[in-house]
Amino acid sequence: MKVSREQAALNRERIVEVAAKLFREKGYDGIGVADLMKNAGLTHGGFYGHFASKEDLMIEACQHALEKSLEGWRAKVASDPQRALPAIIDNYLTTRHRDQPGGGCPAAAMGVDAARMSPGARPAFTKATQQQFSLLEGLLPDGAPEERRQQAISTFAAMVGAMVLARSVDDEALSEEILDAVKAQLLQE
Amino acid sequence: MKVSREQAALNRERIVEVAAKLFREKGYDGIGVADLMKNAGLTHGGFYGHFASKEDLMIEACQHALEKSLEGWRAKVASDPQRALPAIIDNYLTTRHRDQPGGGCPAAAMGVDAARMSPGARPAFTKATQQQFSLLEGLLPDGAPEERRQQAISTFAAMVGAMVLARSVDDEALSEEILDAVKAQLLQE
DNA sequence: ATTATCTATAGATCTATAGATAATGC
DNA sequence: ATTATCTATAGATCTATAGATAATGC
Repeated sequence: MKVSREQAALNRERIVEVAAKLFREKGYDGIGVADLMKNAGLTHGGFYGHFASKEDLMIEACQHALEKSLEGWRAKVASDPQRALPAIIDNYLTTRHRDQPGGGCPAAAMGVDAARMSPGARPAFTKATQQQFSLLEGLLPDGAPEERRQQAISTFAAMVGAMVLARSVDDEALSEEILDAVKAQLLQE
Repeated sequence: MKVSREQAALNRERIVEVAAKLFREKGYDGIGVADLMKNAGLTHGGFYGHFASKEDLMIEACQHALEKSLEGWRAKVASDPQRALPAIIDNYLTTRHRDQPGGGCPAAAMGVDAARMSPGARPAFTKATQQQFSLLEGLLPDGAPEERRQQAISTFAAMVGAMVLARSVDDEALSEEILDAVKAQLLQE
């Protein structure tokens, strides 16, 4: 049942991708190693040839998800720098994003989990958060550097908080109102 | 080993209080029924005389935490309506709050957990979130009702997001910068 | 007599490991 | 020969329940 070295590397990547999705959807404690491996098309026991522990996988899954998220933002900046800020905000504060946490913002979906766990996953959040602030700062039109930095941080905080709140309530109208209100507020600034 | 009817009611309350604290600190899946009961000074088996299931306790714990949180805000409004808004913001965006999730904002600490679970806990979040928005709206000085509503929602979203981000990063300076930036932004508006 | 709590345990699930298997890669 | 994966299982933990115990409250 052995596979090629190349295939094994692909399998490892698939485990990370599956974990990045399912940890965001169900939380670190909400999905077990056996289920993760089944979702990757592999058996439970094979996991420990790729990772030392479930927590190690969490660290890699966070890095992967944060990296992908940043890449999406960078692509918007590359394609149209002038419209990147509204595009990022507009794209983030949608019901589509709200209903697909598995492919969405890692901070909104896994930030609380990462904060609760042993410290392993937090350096990745630190680095990615710094990069997200820097990127947003660069997109803000005017103001002194400190002002733009403050605004970049506040903008991202409002986005993350809106997503957490929109997911926590049971009322579709209220949930959409939250997304729309924060979107309108951030776009008018 | 039986206790009085009155004491039994107190024991039930203590279980809810302990759960409201530990679910916020460790997440729904991060603490078991046995440990919750031990923290309440009771044994594991006694739990099911008070609650039908762990999930039922989660619902009550969310209601309790959300109610307490709102009470704190209302107390600030009652004591000094003019200064209540800055007092709430100032009190929320602190390292003290960040480092004590067990007694802090339920949305920032349990919102993601409640969203992931079966729907039971979400009505409580819906109701409490509506009340929090209304309260903040009433504290905003000027503007048309729709503007104040939008600003109330954006303010609370920024607070929740700042707390989630501040807890997820590993760098004390960055964490404090997040809290301070959002605080400054919200207080200057 | 009722009932709040306790002890003990069933049954499920979870992380991690040991040893077998079989295909790769030297 | 090496090694990626599989089968099987150990040991821990988790939710929930059954039955015993003993103090309350009629």
